[in-house]
Formats: sequence, C-alpha cells, structure tokens
Amino acid sequence: VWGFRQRQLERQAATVTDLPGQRLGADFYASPTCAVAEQLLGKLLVRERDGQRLSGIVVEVEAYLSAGDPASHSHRGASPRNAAMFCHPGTLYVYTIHARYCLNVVTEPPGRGAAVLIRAVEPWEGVAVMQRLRGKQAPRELTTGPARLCQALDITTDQNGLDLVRSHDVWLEAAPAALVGRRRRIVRAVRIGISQAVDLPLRYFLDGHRLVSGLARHHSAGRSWTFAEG
DNA sequence: ACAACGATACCCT
DNA sequence: GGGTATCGTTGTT
Repeated sequence: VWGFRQRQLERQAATVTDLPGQRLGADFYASPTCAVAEQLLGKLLVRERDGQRLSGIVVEVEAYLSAGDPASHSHRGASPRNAAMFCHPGTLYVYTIHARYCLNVVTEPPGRGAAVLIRAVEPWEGVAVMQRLRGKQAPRELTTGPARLCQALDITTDQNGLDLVRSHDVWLEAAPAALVGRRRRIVRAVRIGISQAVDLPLRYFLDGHRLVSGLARHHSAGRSWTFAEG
C-alpha cells in the first residue's frame, strides 16, 4: 500500500509541472527507475540534427536497476563502457551491441547505475529523414527496436554522456499538445533479449500500439492499467 | 594478443 | 520461428 501511494505521488509530481512540448527537467529523471520508465511513455524524444528536428513518441521502455538486477550493465560495477550510467540523472547512456547502438536515460541519484532503455518510439517529426537514415520505408522498420530508433535518429556513441536537460542535440519533452488528455493503457511485462533476471517485469509499453517490438500475442501479457497523458 | 559473447536485426522459410 | 552477420567490450592467455 505504501509503495502504491508513493508511486502515485511520484506520478503526480512529474506530470503536474509538465506543459505540452516543454523540455523535461532534471527532477523528472531523479526518481526511482520504474517510475521514470512508466512516465516516459507518451513523452517526446527529440534529436536536433543539421538544424532539423527528428522526434518520436516513446511507446516502449525497459528499466535496468541499480541493485538486484543481473541483466543491468551496472551489475558488475562501473567500467569505461558503462561510465555514463553512473553519472547524474538525465544523462544519455549509449552503448553498442551486435555492432549497433542502443539508448538509455540515466535515473536515480548520481552513482547508482540505473537507467531506462528506450525500445520503441512512434515517428513524430522528420519521418522522411528517418526513412533515409534507416534505408527502409515500412512503419514497423523505422523506430521499432532499440537499435533501429537510434539509427533513425542518428544517435551513436558520439552522443554518449550528453546531458538531456541541457544538450542541444538530444532531449525529452512533455507529450505534444495533440496527445494531452488522451487515455492510454500501459502494460508491464518481462524484458526482451536478456538471459539474466528473465522473470522481472520491468518492460513497459502502450497496450496494443502497432510500433511496440516483439510478437503481437505478447502485447496483452502482463499486468495493465490506464493513465491520462499530460 | 585473442577469443567469447551480447539489453540486435535481418533475411530466410 | 530460426540461423547468422557483425564488432566493441570484456575477461583471459
């Protein structure tokens, strides 16, 4: 009961101050990782590149915890690769896997080693550029999957360690005005593509959204609830 | 030095 | 649903 009440308060604190299209501030990221993970759904991930905005609505994320989570890159302590994960909340952590890039948002107080992996976004601005960067046209081929969305937004390890609160290259914004007030259902389920801690339900996504990764029959698995954007 | 292995994606059936 | 390309990081000689 106490945990639920705390989460409720955290959610209110993060949404009350957010105005449509406004960049998310440092306080957004400094919360417990699971709270940040679910609050990231519906927010706008923005990449400014050559004076042009590329952006997408966050529709799927995974939490990677600072303790008790063997699947987290921070589990074996800090290293040159994961150093950004131990920086202050709101830091961008980009890592390579299978010769591709994936993007995380650092959470919690500095030094904890917790982050949220963004696994899928819905293209919002600059779709044609994303299609060119990806070399693909189909909606599900553009930004569904953590490495695909990085390629679509031209995010590489060059952006590793950026401060999302101050950077002019990458940041997050509150949901666009067009989406404020829209009711959505969130599903919480197990994470994808890991071999440790496979049973922890730390994956969050918008129920039934066509651009969520994984098989459609898994989309309704797990526990779900509704929330109102903005 | 070197070998193993991923928080993947692509292409094939 | 399954096999594999591909390469940086890591841990081991």
